[in-house]
Amino acid sequence: MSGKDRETRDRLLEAATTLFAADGFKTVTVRDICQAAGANVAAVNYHFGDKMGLYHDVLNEAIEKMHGTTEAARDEGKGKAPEEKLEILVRVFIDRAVKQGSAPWIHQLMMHEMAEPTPALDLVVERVLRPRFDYLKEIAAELLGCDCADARVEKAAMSVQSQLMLPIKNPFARQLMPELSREEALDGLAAHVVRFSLAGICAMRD
Amino acid sequence: MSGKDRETRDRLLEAATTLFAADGFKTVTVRDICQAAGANVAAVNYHFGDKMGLYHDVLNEAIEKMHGTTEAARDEGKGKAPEEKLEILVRVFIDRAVKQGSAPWIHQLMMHEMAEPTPALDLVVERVLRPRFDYLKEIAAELLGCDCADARVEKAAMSVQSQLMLPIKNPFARQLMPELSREEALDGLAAHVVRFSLAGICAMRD
Amino acid sequence: MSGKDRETRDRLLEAATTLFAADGFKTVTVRDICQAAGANVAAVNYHFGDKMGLYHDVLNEAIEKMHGTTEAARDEGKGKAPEEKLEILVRVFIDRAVKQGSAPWIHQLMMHEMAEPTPALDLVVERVLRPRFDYLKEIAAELLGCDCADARVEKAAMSVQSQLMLPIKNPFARQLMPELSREEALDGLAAHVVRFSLAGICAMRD
Amino acid sequence: MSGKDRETRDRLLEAATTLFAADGFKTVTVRDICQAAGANVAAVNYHFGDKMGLYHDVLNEAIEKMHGTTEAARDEGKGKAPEEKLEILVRVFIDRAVKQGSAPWIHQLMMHEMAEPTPALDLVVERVLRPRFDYLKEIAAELLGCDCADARVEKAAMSVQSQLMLPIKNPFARQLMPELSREEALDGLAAHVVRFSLAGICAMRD
DNA sequence: AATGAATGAGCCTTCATTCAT
DNA sequence: GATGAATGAAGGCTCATTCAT
Repeated sequence: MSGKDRETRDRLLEAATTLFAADGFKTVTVRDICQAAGANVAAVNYHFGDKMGLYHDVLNEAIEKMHGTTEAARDEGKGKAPEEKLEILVRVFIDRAVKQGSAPWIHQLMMHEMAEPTPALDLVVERVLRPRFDYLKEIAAELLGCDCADARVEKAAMSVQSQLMLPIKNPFARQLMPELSREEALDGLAAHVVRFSLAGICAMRD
Repeated sequence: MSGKDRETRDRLLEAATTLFAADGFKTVTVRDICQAAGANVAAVNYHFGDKMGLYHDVLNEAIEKMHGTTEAARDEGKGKAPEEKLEILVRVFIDRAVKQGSAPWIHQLMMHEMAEPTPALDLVVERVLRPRFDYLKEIAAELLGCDCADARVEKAAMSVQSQLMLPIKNPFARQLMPELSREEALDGLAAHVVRFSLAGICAMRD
Repeated sequence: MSGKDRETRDRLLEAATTLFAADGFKTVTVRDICQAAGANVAAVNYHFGDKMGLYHDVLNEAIEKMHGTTEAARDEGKGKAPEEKLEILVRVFIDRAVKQGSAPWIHQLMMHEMAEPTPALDLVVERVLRPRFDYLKEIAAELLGCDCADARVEKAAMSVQSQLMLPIKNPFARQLMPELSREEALDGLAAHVVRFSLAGICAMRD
Repeated sequence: MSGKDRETRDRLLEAATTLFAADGFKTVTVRDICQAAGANVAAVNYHFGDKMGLYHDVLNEAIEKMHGTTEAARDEGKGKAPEEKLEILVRVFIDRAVKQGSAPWIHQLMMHEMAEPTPALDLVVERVLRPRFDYLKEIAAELLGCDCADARVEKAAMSVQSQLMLPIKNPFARQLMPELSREEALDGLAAHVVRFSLAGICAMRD
């Protein structure tokens, strides 16, 4: 009974994730998703209410994964020096959210939300981006030896966040920096972002 | 006659620019554009062949403006120290492509292209992003005292480019960093990116 | 087992009656009914074959009740003067088919059949309306002192029938004659119809 | 330019009128209408916004015709005895709204509204039914020699109204009173309703 | 040259119904 | 016997585009 259901529902979820990540909410049609999942046109309505309901579920799954990411980085870095904390955060993020075999589509979903926000935008910001951004601010404050409310902290966090979000898995990057976009270059990229950012933040001290 | 014709064409181009920048190619309808331009439903097809033709023209106009931007920064920086060159490039970019009263929609158009590429993507990359990226690489090479082919150069350019593209005029930034998203904060943001990036690049020397 | 089975069947019948009466065959969905009855989506098809089968059963129940109504009035009026017969028929009809606590939905079902006939229309006419109409014709013939085949008889019956069907429990009446649509006004309405009709029929004598 | 438009628009209006009158708003599909009008599926949306917009226009046309009906009867009866006024109203109504070659569909549309009200119900009541009902009340008050606010007036008006609405052009009537439903019987029916109702109202005097 | 009407493909959704268990 | 999942036909509507003038 629920066995077959789970399967269809999951197949829909999986197909939708791939397609939404690739082309965005508006571009992907319910028919595309159902065909990719080997299900009937009405299956989306049955299992998720409507297209937006399916999108919500896809997004929520991504959100859960990403939320865990920040928590994991925070745990692993606990008690360590801020330099190490930053290194850990960047590495965990790259490992979980960018590398193949993990969930690179999360990233793509967020890029779509950024360009063409849906009503689900708030969810993404509050549950994924804000926690990570807050943690980045904590690290930056520690590095700068100042309060989180200091104006420099937000700028520092922004600079790191930018390097994590933009250059990865998007058509611009692939075309502009084919070397850096190779899967094998990811670890090197992470190391660079850490070193670059640490130096950048230190320069904000005076 | 051709006078009024040109007027209509221009109004269409203007309306399309605003709308495409705000909501992306797919979301905006031909009817929206024609209505905003006070033109007939068939006007787009008449003047531009089809919707994509209009989009191409809009993009081309943006591209010309942005292309000039990099050239202007290059000219202004000619013969100066690489630190100054970077400062000039960032400032010119912010002034021309982000600040209100200039052409902030260029930036938004590119964000849309990044999330949901159209066949016009190549144009944007080759004529706008690549020149700027190449110039960034030249500056970085100069700062690092190495050849442009050095692996570090591309990473350095990427880090700067990221900070220029992501944190500005998008809903994520507006929600995550309301302070930095204020129009008045742009100059401070530019200064920060320059200082942060210079320190980051210098740290790559050893 | 068959005990619970019957219960479900009855709940479906009851829910369907209410909903069909309120909104008509086409408007009500199988899901609405099943939900209202706390039953499975497939329950209607299981118990009644299809939606129309359920409607048929609902209608049949209504028909049985209405058929009894005319019979009861006929019995009660047996041997009495035609004026009394008419008074009894009207009163019994109002009591059984219109007043709250009885079965006002029968009336509503018929109004729906009249506006948007289903294949079940014949059933309603032959088993409910025709008997009552025939009895009305008998009474009218008696009052007119003529044969049932007399052309006047049908017109007289029609005039009474109209006053029984139209002014009750429909949105037009509720909006046009709010006073007369109140539950408490029903007895007064019945008395009026009787007096008005008797006078009307008598006037047809010459 | 507007010549062909008018034609298509009018064809749609005509087809929709026929179909809505026959089967009701919900049953009729936009595709049915467009096919009957020899137009494209999108034509309804283009000319009327949506299905409900088309229905509104159909109803409005019916309403205009019916509104004029009451006014015409009122004019023709001006200064005459109430008995004559009633006779005129009934005759004009039958001529304009029931007889073939006039607009029998108006009647059918109203029956549908009664059974399954749409948001357009108010329009029908206020612009068509209420004026006629009010005029009927005036006539009844005159006949009874009392004020319009008298409780008897509303009942009298209801009895007449019922006989005008129910027995005509509906499947019940056709099946129950085939004789009276014949086109040739309409004048006789009108005469009967007048005589029957006058007697009925007079009987309410004491 | 330029328009407003008309087109038809395609989208999301809903529905009564059937299927597998 | 009874259920919840799955189906596919169809519905209203939107859109970029084309046509007739």
